[in-house]
Amino acid sequence: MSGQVVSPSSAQCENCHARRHGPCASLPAASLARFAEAARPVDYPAGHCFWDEDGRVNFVGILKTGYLRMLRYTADGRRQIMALVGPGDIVGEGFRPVAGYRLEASTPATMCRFEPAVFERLLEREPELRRAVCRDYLDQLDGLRRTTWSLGVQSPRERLCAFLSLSCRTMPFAPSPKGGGLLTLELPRADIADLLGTTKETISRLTHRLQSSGLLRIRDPRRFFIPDLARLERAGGLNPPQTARVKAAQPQRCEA
Amino acid sequence: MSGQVVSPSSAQCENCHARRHGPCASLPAASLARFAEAARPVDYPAGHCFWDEDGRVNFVGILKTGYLRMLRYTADGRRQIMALVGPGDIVGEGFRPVAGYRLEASTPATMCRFEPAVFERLLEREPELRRAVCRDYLDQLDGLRRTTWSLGVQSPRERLCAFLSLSCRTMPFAPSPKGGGLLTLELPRADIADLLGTTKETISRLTHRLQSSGLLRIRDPRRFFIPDLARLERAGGLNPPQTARVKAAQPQRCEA
DNA sequence: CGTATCTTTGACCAAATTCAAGCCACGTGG
DNA sequence: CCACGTGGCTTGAATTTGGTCAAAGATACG
Repeated sequence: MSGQVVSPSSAQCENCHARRHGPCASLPAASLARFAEAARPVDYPAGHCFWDEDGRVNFVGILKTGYLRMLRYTADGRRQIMALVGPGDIVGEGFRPVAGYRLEASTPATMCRFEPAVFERLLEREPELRRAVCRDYLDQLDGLRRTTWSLGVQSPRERLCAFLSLSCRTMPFAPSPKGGGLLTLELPRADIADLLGTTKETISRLTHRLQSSGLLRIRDPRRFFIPDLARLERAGGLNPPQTARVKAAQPQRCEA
Repeated sequence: MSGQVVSPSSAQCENCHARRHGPCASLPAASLARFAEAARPVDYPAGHCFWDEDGRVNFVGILKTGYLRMLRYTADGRRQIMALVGPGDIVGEGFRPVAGYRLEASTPATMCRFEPAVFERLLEREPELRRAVCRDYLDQLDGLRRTTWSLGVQSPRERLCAFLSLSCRTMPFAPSPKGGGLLTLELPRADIADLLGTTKETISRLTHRLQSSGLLRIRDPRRFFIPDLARLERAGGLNPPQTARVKAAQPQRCEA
């Protein structure tokens, strides 16, 4: 097995990135201590493959740092990243074999890793953990619905704006005193492209076009200064303004 | 409230479409009886809206017949159908408010409907039902991952082929004695288009092109004869052949 | 028989992909 | 220290695809 054990110690949870959301954020202190006790921290290099299309998953983990990509290839080698996994997220489908996708490290990553039997035992004892796992499913559903919608109806430009806006919440973002902030994109262009269902050339052209329309300033290839986050969100079709919808058959009033 | 009550009676589960999968398929007989007892069958017309983007869901149900669309609009009225709900599927997010999408009847539909309190009580008492609900989440995840992938990397032609192949399992399909079968698509063209992230014009052109390449024969706008299902699946990028992938950085071997 | 709805077809256009080449930062080794 | 190769990003030109718009068939329904 690749990926080397860093330290078998217990709770260095204090300033772990994973504390910001997910199980590590919602577990009460005592549970968290027991949880950390069972965790084995492990390092992985960028590009590390956790499992492939027909792989069995033999562990559960909480990602501490870095980003993983959940992806799938077509027969002729095109690939689509279906979701990113970030710090605090649960890794491992939990309780059934993985269906048709692979999981790889997009950046160097570190993870608190659990043997499946251990994790299952924890699940039985910690109701709060059970709830966190269930919430995780629902969060994944929400995320995938958003992605599906985005890929289906949005232009690459809108998708990129939406992605960047959301990244300001999930990736390193240093707010600047006079509004806006500096976003550090940890993913390579190719991954952004495959996540947004387009090509790296288009991503490159689009970022430069966004720069000329003043939506961002390119500091260097992986750092963008965002002067006005709300404007970027609007360009990404998020926070839809309260204006009525038009076109096609007007959607009916709902029953509720 | 629109949607009229049909009959307050209990178990007419015998030849209900919903028995084929989902909770109604997996519940043991005794549980199913109690389940049916609590259900209130209701009819809905095509186009009925169950909830909109910021709606609270005040019921849970099992769809008996028909198809529902889970969709979301952009500010300027383009819409994307993120998933279809078919017979046997659970309707209603269950335990938290719905986030940013609406649910409408794509065709006339009938549903076994439960008051949320009643359903919750059943959940406590029937472990099998709990498991079914959890399985439902994971099935939805799998479905959305497939859709995401499809929208991201496949051409409209591939998406249509994949959709048609899958429809042969989920929609009325009369197998013919000498292979193949007759598929009845219950959705209007516009819904197919919005599900596949394209336009009804493209769907129309594609079906006719698929006809000339012999992948299907158009009986009438909503009935296609599929002479060779396996070939259609291949055209849809499903059942990927075991050929190696090419192009770009070869994916690495996984750790398992 | 006329209207409304859904589907099909055609012509045109804009946008994004592809292919190809250039640029830049980085690390290696002479 | 500099030449060289590599990988990631950018830029340009040609091509193709699929969307838009407009109009014509079809079908169901009153």
